[in-house]
Amino acid sequence: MVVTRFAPSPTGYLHIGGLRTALFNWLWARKNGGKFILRIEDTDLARNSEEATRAILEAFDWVGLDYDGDVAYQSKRFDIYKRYIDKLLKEGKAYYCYMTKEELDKLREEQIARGERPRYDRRYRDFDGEPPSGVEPVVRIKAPLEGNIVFEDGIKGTITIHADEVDDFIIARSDGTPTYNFVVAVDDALMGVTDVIRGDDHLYNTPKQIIVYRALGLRIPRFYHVPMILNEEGKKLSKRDGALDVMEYKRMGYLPEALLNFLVRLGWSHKDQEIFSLEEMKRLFDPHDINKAPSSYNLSKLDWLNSHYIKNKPNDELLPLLEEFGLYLSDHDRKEILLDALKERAKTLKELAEMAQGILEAPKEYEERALKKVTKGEWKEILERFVELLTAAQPHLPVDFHNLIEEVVREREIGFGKIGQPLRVALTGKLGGPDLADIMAVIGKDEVIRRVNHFIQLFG
RNA sequence: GGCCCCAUCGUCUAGCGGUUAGGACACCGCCCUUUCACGGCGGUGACGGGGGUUCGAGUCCCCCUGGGGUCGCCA
Repeated sequence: MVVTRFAPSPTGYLHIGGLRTALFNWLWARKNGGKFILRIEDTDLARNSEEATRAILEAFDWVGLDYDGDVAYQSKRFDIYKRYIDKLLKEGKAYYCYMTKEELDKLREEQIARGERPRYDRRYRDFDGEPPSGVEPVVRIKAPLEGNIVFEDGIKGTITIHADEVDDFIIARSDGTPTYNFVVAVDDALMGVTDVIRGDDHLYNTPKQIIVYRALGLRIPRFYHVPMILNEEGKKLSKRDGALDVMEYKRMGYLPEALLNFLVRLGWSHKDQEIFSLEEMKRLFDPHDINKAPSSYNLSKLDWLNSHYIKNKPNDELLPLLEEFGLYLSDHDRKEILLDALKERAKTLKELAEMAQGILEAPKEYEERALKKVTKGEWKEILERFVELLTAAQPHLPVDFHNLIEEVVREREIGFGKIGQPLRVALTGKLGGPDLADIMAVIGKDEVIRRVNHFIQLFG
């Protein structure tokens, strides 16, 4: 049985790196028919916010990741942690430290001034005198004084940390609340977590957690430390980089399957394959195949993936998604033609909605470059003849409109472009876009006539 | 700065001692085409540097350089 977990702290929105970590854990659990736990790390009462938790859940919901059981909140498990802390205290594996924050800060300053690494000096480790009054003590765990802490990382291999790199870290604050490295170990053990896949910024936490596991006699899980995602300049991701919030991608018109596909390929690969459905990921993913080097993201690949998934999405699934971008097409009897023509061209849903709007609505303005190119030669007579033919006809399908254009082309012995370009600008105000016949079939005969006549009136 | 981790095209990556170093995105051509896209075809482009080991190193070892992480009563 494989049990994985995603354990964010509720300090803000779910960002892209967090989602990748969640995805890796989710995939590994699902692949093995195991369990995936969502646990909110909110032991620091001063910092957590319910809103942040909601944001994480919302993002999970959007991309379609689920979790087993209820969301676990560490803030509701304080009594459990308390029992384990008392146990360590009683067994002499942890101790009260009466050093104040001020004293600690001073010590650190002095150490830094002396060019030493700042660390607690273990002054209360074997203290048995009279504790100073008026100081609420913290609880510190006794870390080994010598030797190495060695563990096997599923991605990076054997990691060795010298004991003197790990000091007697705090497991309970002076207000009695437990701290991160302690509760993580306790919860992972209690919840039966077998595989911990997390960012490698946690690498140095692992020896600390191993100390807790050992002190408590708990089973140590397997660790996989995933290299960080860097920004496009190869630097560490920061809020200045813009869209880090997962939900921001939704607002920009990205499909969750594209985002997930993009993320899974950041650090993980399977031969030369680029496109992975969720099912394929589930079948093929293995944390051992994760790259050891950090990776930078480049959004143009996300664009490519997104356009791929848009192209392959059935129209009836696109419809409700497009409504979020103000495009209501459900009742439009030519929606299939419109969507088929547009999904080939759009990188995002937002773009698709805008392009549709640009066809459905008569142009408010005409691109200058387009006008210049098109209002030349016989354009006016050509368009007038087209309107004449159109008025007398009863076109419905794209092919009907196409035939009408062809008739003008034959009659006047001109190239298709001679009528196509002016017509296109008259209809949309632009030089580029979907097939003219499709556009006309979508807006219908009357609207075509209206737009062309208006165009002739304006510039003729 | 100490400690830990890492290093193949601009980017994501394949490679697991013998390859013309492969794929994808982006970019540039050509084709398709009424246009813009899509699509097809082709192209530019990488093993950071130096030492070893070996008949033979992108692949193994060491050093350098560069990058990242971490050093909280945050997680």
